[in-house]
Amino acid sequence: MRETPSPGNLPHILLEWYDVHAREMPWRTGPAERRAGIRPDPYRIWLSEIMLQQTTVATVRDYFARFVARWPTVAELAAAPDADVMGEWAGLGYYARARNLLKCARAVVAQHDGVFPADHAALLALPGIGPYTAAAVSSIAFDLPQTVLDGNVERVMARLYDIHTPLPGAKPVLMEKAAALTPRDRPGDYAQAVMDLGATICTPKSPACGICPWRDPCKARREGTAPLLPMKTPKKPKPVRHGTLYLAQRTDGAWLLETRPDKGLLGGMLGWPGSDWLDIATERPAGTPPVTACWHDLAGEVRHTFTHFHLILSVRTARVGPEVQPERGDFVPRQNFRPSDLPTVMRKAFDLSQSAHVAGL
DNA sequence: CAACCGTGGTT
DNA sequence: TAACCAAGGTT
Repeated sequence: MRETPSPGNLPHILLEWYDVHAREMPWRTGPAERRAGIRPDPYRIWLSEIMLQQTTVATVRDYFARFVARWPTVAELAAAPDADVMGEWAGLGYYARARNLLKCARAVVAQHDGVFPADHAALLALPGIGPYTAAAVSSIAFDLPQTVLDGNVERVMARLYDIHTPLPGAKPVLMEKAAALTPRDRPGDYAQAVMDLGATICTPKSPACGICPWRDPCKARREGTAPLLPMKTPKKPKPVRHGTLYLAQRTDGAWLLETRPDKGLLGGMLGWPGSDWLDIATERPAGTPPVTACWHDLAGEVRHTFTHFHLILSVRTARVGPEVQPERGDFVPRQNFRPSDLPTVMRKAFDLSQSAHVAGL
């Protein structure tokens, strides 16, 4: 008769559940394969974990397939031109991940002879690898007993122990609970099992407590508080910003684009030149056109929401002759321009211009 | 340490 | 429709 569950055989119970219910993923070595002696490729585990940061498995699948097809090893990725990697990452978001992905690949080649380190501290020292990813690679790829603490594990621990302290303040306590459960046996499978549990059973809303392998020891289920946990500190409202983009096409079909600075929003990505994006709605920021031309306002607007603000953009288009010298950006020949290389907000602007063009405007 | 940093799916 | 959410990291 105890109020809160003790570690006991909880990990074992979860591993038995995982043996039956493990989700299929292209980068994953399932429990049966592991038992057969098959080990995961650390490069693939690392790549998938970077992509999975704040991103769903369903979204990552196609990007992962394209990356490993194009760059099968860390050495090949390290040798890739920056623009190729940023273009392949376009649409996935959080573009600092792509810049750090390249930095990390090159560091693994330069500092570790092209072989990923297994040690948590060594992984943590690499660009783009934080506490979670270091633990994930160390445990999943190398089967070392490291504790992963992601959003899933936070939720599962908050419920299992009925912890009402709001995030992110509760992180140290949740880490303590998660670490106490991490087993020496099969730590790699266990790490994936807790996250699978959070993703499929112990979900944020309407958790399927009735079929949960930890339903008996779960304190929040006993208390009826599971759907309310974990508590979170309220988020700030998002302001609305406004701006203007300039889409210029040369008569030979080339498009005027610029590579954005490495720092800040959409850093390192291709985009249309434009104004600053400001919090004023009365007079839309127009900035300065990147090239002298007869600019036309497109009907409609681009709406997009980033992590911390909403954005409404006006779009202006122009056709320019072959002799013009732009003040900003460079002309990208038609055959080198792929809309899929653009981050989503820039692709929306392109789509708007094309639909207007087709409509004969 | 709080702010910054994308996007698409779900409710 | 708006808020919430996802295998977080960096500054």
